[in-house]
Amino acid sequence: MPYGLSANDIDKLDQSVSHTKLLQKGETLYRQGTSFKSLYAVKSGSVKITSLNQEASEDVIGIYLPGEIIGFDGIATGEYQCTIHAIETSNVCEINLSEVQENIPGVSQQLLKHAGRAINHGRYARSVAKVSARKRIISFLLDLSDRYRHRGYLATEFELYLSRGELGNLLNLSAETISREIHKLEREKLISIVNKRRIQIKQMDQLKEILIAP
Amino acid sequence: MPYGLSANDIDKLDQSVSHTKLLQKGETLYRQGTSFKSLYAVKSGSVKITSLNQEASEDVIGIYLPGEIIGFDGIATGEYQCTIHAIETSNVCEINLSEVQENIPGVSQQLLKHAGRAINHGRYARSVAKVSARKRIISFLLDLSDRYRHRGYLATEFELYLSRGELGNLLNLSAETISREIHKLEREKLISIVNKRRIQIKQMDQLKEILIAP
DNA sequence: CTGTACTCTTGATTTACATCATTTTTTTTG
DNA sequence: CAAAAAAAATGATGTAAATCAAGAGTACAG
Repeated sequence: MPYGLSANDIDKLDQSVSHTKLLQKGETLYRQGTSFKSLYAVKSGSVKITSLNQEASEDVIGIYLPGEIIGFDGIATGEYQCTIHAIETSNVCEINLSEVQENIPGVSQQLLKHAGRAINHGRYARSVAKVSARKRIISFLLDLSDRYRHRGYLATEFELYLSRGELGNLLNLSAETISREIHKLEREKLISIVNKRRIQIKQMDQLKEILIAP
Repeated sequence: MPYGLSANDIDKLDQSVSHTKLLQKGETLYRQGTSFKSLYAVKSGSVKITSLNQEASEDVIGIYLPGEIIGFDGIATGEYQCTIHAIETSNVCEINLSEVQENIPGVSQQLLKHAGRAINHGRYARSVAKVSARKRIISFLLDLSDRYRHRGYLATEFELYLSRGELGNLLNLSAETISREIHKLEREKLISIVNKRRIQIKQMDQLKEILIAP
């Protein structure tokens, strides 16, 4: 749980590199897609964090309370991945990361970036929970493929390493459903399976289309 | 998605404050509950990240590939919240955070801690997706209550700010299910509702018990 | 105020997936 | 290489929550 900074911590931030902003109910702190500028600590009030899903409707990600820090969603890519609205009159305290970063060695900048990525991936994992079993499995496979590709590995064939049961646990589905859906994908010639645990992506584009289709 | 460090980045880490560890398939890098020691970058192979849920069975959180960094789960509390197993022979590169931290000003240490918390909260949010509508709602209410309490606010009465629809979106439930379940909790005198959007927790202990019950 | 539009509630029906039950296949091991 | 154990496949059945539908309360705009 994202608990808080102590009042003391916030004071320290205040002294260092920040200033305060007043938000009226309904006002926006930052919007998804705009370029990353700062982290913010909520000083008073509450804000709502939302994200446009690909059907272009808003998913509610959560609400943040005083002492909690928002903005990590923008660190990894340099663009905010979410939108922040005040749901009551609120004060936020700006943490200008670029100023902070001047005093941070490169390694820990990288770490913060990674933390930001992990946070975004968590949001993604949650959004996957909203869709059908079929889409969840495809999502998982394409996510893996993408990560392999990004590292210079083969994106179209890879080891699963997980049993049907573990995969089900990961995707909140039963082992039976995983088995059935994977076989269905194979019958449809969208993927093929080698030795139960090895996946070949046969129709990457079609798989992607299934994900964006209603 | 938790993408990777570039090979270059890993080299930099190597030079600074790290050394490499070889893990055979099935070996454990760290266990849930043990005290935080380092972050690790996966250099080769793949590892599985799992977490014991309160029924004491293992939830699979995900797998990590080369270039990705693990261990953020231990930063916030000082205790790892997950367990890492190698699922094939793997090399990991230790990032001794305490050494890195000597060069980091206090503010950014705090930020990293917050990032760690956000990551853990994401895991928690995902685990909530596995339980019944009733438990999901109770979980949400108790999480909010806890966060208010932690900040010195009243833990037993607070504003929801979200509509039934938004709450449903947040918890992956329909607005109708939210309405029904909240009313049921009120009829059972576990909570009471003021003006639709304001919650009073009446039976904190009983609510907690419902969460741990099968 | 008074019409218009959300939000919430409540009931009836449907459905996607879980669960249960077997069988088949694969892996492990003595 | 058998025997035992674990994992996977597959069919039958059950169910929690979604969806559909309709009415009641509440907000708010002209």
